[in-house]
Amino acid sequence: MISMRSKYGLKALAYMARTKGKDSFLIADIAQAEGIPKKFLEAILLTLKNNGILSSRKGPGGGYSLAKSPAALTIGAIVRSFEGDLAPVQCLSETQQSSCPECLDENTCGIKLVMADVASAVAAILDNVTLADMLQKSEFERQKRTQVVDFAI
Amino acid sequence: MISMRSKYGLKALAYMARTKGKDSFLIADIAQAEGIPKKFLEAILLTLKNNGILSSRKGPGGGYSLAKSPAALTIGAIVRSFEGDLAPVQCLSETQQSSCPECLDENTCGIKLVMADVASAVAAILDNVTLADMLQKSEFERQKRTQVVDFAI
DNA sequence: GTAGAAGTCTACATGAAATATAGATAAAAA
DNA sequence: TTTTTATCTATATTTCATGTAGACTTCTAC
Repeated sequence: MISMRSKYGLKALAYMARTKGKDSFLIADIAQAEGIPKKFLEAILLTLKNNGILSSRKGPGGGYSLAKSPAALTIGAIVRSFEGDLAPVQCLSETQQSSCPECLDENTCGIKLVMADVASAVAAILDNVTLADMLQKSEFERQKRTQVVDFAI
Repeated sequence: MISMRSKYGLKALAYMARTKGKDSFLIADIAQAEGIPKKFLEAILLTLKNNGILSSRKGPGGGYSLAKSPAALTIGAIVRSFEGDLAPVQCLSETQQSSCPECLDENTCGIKLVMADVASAVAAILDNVTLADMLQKSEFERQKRTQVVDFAI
């Protein structure tokens, strides 16, 4: 299960990417629009900034902006900002060279061998889907549903 | 990240499957062999029994046995016993019809659409790898490493 | 039929992590 | 220099994973 942080982060970014005609956003506005606790969102946006996904300006007229275009932001990079890793077990961490504390022989650990396949499958998906792709999927789904309703009426 | 429960469960099952010439195992022996806290392992094996993966007999000469052959036990079924689900978000649960508490419009939620792909990729792997496969991967790796050492000497 | 071996159940302890909240501080613009 | 906005530090709360203790039940062998 991914954390609320990741979900809130994705929601905030999706909101920013989808709102045309604005490039700077106030924490309070995003929080309100997406139903995210404001103080919690503060910390989340800060994390995204520290990971190079958002940029910010203080003072009047300031706020947060996307550091790159939605088509250049992968879901993998966003989720990693919060989860630290996509690895299903510690010994497969992408960022630290660490082994699972309980493992007796990491070299031949069957769990690790199986989970390595899972890890690369997950990474292959999340690193090849961008924020723009996610919005497009969502929009496509919305269109499909509106049409169904139209026909029904 | 998968839980310690899942890892300990997999380790215990792997131990039972790999130990030839025995079909009934004492909790204490498994705990000792795999370095798992005994009382914790009790609860874990009980979960596996309740999920039809192990069977047990009480009394002298009793113990736990695999309910099916290792080739008939998928890693997916084992992990699900502990995690309840393989879903990366609540709204994709395989077992409950539930939505994510924070979701404003689940029908067009981009996160859900992307994570659905992740969920099926993970399930495709774990439901097609058996306990026997896992042992075989492990053994193959062990052989490979022993050979390397032999050559080095 | 009873003694002891083994699994089963209930309850709780503990610690860490996720999820927030409060309030002070710093920077920028007008 | 006042207002607006992000940023930082600290802390509260809750939940969950991990693990322990001890009583209880069931079974087998003798």
